[in-house]
Amino acid sequence: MSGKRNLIRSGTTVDQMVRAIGDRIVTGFLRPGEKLDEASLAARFDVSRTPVREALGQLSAMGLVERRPNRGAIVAVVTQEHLASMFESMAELEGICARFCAERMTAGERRALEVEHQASARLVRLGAEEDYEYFNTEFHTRLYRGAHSTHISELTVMTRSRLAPFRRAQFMLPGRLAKSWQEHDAIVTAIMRGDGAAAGKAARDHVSIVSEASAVFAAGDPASRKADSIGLSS
Amino acid sequence: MSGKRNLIRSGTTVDQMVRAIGDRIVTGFLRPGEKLDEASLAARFDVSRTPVREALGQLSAMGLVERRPNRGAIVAVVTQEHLASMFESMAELEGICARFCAERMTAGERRALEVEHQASARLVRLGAEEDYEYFNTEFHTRLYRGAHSTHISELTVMTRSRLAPFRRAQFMLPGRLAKSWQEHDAIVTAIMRGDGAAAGKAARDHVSIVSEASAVFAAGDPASRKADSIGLSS
DNA sequence: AAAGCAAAAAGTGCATGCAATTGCCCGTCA
DNA sequence: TGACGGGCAATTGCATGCACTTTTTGCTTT
Repeated sequence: MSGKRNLIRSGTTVDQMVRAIGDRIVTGFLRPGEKLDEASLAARFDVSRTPVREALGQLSAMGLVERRPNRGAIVAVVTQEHLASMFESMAELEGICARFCAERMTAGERRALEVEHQASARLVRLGAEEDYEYFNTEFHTRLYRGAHSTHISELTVMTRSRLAPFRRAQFMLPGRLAKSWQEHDAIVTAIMRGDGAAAGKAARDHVSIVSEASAVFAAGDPASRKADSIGLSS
Repeated sequence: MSGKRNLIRSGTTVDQMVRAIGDRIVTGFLRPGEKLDEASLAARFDVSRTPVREALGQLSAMGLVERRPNRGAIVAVVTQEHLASMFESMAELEGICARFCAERMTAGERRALEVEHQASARLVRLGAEEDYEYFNTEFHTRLYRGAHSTHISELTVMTRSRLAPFRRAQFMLPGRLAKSWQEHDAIVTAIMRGDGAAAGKAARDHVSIVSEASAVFAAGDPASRKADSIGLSS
């Protein structure tokens, strides 16, 4: 082939492709419904079609892309109904994580959670959306890990990535930052008290609110919006 | 290549391979830790290595197999800790499904559940383990579907398959059939009453008991038990 | 002008081949 | 005897090629 790949190879080529394509989906660069052409992707990342195919297969197993036999792959497009079901699941999963956190987090984990959470108040005052978004991810990851249940964490993280494309605009709603912080506060407080039930409920409510915000967004931005192929082509 | 595949092709070859290999793992024909050699599998199913590789990739994404770069794939071997975590998740997931069932099942679904459940009492009296096992699967599937939440169903089904290899011997314990039926009865009764909380608890308890039985089994049958390669070789 | 059809173009699915990596065997040396 | 290492066999990882399916295009027919 033409040029060798001299990128930093973290894992195998396939793994890189899974991450590369997965990222573009999760970050919204590739939009639901968009066609994923094997040859274009292969050219775009300078590999042959084989690893691209394998990556698409794995992403399909993860639910991020949809494969239609002999008809190519597209970024998974979910119905409103399925979307609602995913948010619902997410609420339950986060609820479970929060409950487990309240019951199981070590003293160190509790302290770290609290400290980070308090520190983030500053970001809210500053209205630093970008930074808050980063913190927000950290916060939730902390909850998943704090549950001390690898499988629940896996399920939650997976569901979270599948929802990511639809959750993009949530922080663009006015006052969302402060609201989010307060919801986090309720979760943290309950966890610090060791009150599993309350922590669970707070986490479920938190997701539900995000869900509603996203539903509005998703409704106004139907996936049917045809985006063109993945760049490069030009 | 030598002979063409004249099996009934449900989907693509890769899909078949995923099912074929996945089944063998789930049913325990391939045991945790067992090596999955690409060439052997390809020969065994009379396909080239490519679809086998893709299938292994997808199974890996599903968590059923473990892939070590350049070092082949093995049937996923889980630590006792991870196993416990999966059963714990399973209990929570089934609990959620049962709760949703209590709240959302249609009249028809409730009736069907009840009828089937009552019919299965006969299998218990007869001690028909095989048939009861089949019914048992049906019963749980009914719960997953009755939750009317596609995503929760997906997560639950997926977790269930990952646990399947470790749950096989549960019905060999004496008196297990009757016990299982009673547990099912508690779930059904709560669902019929529309009592979500009770249904959830009953389902969680049901899984927990299975979990304990399986843990005993798994402990006495460590995954380290080396099984030889997948037949064919002879 | 619209509908139908045929042939070409595009794109997917799988097989095969070759390079690269790993594991193993055996000889060498301390 | 045991540790080290060089070469060989086995196996994985990826690229390429060809067959087959779907889609598109452009012609024909009414």
